[in-house]
Amino acid sequence: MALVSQPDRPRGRGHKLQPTPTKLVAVAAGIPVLQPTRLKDDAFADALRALSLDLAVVAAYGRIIPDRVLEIPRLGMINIHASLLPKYRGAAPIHRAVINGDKETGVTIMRVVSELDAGPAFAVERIPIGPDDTTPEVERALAETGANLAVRVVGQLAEGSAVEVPQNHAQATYAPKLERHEGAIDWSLPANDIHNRVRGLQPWPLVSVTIDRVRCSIYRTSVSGETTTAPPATVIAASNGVLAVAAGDGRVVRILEIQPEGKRVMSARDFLAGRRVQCGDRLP
RNA sequence: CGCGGGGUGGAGCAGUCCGGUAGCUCGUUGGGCUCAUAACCCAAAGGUCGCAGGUUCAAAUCCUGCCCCCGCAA
Repeated sequence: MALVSQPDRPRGRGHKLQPTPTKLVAVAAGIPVLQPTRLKDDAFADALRALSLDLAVVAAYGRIIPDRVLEIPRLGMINIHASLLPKYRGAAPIHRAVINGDKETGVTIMRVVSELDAGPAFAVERIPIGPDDTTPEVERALAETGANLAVRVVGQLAEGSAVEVPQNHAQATYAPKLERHEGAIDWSLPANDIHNRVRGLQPWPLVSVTIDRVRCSIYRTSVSGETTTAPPATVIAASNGVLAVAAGDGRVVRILEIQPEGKRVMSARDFLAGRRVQCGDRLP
């Protein structure tokens, strides 16, 4: 047995070299760790072959695995993908599901093939997405069910009872990686879309907005039934702990948790205590 | 030695450049008003200004070192 992990990279404040989270677990468990810089290297392929692998399990590795590596384990490779395939193939399935306001998502255990996330499925499990759930919250739930499901499939593969069901490629959709610019707020969108973006674009890039000349990231919002005739981006409420802004469909987005640049995440009440924001202000 | 922001009563902030009375918006407590209130009015309590040195008649403010928090970048 061995763990293949991304190389350690400098990260965090101060640019210190940090081990990957999986490596920490593996080292603590006494499992050997491989951290190839390039999966195409012969040295890496040789090292894998030397392990005489029966099976490889891929989880959030974040790189295309070359065919010649795929072929090495006797039973191939299986992947834990955080969507109901063939929906949301690609890098950001959970984020896209939340941003789109989906009511449910799930995890699929499938075979790794050369085409991205297109391999036949062994098992699927659905989980609901609550109306206010954020991506990290959904991800936590999926990680747990995904791990359990993967273990079950590994068992089935071991005893030869696993069943592969091909995906319906005609219904495939893609969930591209998030980009920074997606965090720019657009108050002309319907309130629910803004709310879904706030939930979905976490923990990065986060929906950002400039209030009282300070750039802020928004962490939590709510959309109530209230409506307004004020134009989008107008501050509707800025007192008693309520910070509310008009959206594009005449409904109102309440900002519940917000983080000014260089500060920590705080409640709307705390934020309003030290800022000059008033009803009627127009946000940029 | 990657770049930058921040630490000031319980919370969020101003004040720091240019040294000289501890300020603002809230919260808390007490009182008042009201049929009533999370609303309004009055009052009070509450602060080693992150820590340690230094300069000075005098330091939140200037100098030096350190600790902690946050963002970017990766």
